[in-house]
Amino acid sequence: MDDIMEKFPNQRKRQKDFKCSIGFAMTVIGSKWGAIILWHILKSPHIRYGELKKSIPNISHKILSLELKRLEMDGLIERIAYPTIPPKVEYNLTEKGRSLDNILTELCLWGRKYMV
Amino acid sequence: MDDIMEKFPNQRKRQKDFKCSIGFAMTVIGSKWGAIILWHILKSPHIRYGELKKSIPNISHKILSLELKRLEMDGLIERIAYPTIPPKVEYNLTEKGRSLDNILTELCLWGRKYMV
DNA sequence: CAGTATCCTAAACGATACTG
DNA sequence: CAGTATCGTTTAGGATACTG
Repeated sequence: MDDIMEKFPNQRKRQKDFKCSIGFAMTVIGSKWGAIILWHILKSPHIRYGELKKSIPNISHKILSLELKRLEMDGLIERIAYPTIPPKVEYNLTEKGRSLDNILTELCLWGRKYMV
Repeated sequence: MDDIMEKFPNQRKRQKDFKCSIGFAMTVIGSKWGAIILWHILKSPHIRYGELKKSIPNISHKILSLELKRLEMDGLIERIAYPTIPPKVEYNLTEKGRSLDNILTELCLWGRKYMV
């Protein structure tokens, strides 16, 4: 398997280049779907892949997979796979991921306030 | 002049499409440079274009201009132009922009904590 | 069910030159 | 000084088919 990080070349570069800590933070949660995915896992611990997909309208299969893998590599979520047939996979936030709770909540409130 | 929003086609689509308020919020501050620019203006009110450019390493001329224009259209910053020669332009956060203070500060702290 | 692999588009980003 | 305009590159994102 290719290294997942090769799928996000700029994201990696950005993490190295940014002296600014805000810039760094945005490389982690600032993708189109990143924050939304984290939010859903935060609100529904042990959520399964399929439910996650259903709860996020319009996200594509590929992007959800890639982002989940990236978020796992970034240490924000953990993936629990049960070796059953058919497979069952759950996602949870790690400590590092949960530390974004406040920020995500405020982002949500801010968005709700100013969304047209 | 072209409509500035044509330069950010997806950004606009995203604002309309997203039911999710976090998704909406990210379209506003989730670009590569958006949050950083807001942060610098927040920390240095009345900052001039040139100083802003100098204080953000690696940002290109074009992107800084475009983002400033977009942020102005989004109602987050205000632009004050003095009709002198040579011209002098200052940027400030609006009320709406300042309402992001907490989020930006927390993003900064989070990034500093977890940046390698 | 929970993914990969492949192919593709569009959008963000950037270097550089020019302007009032 | 503070921008535009024009060009080009890179990258994120997506449709679809296939797999253990």
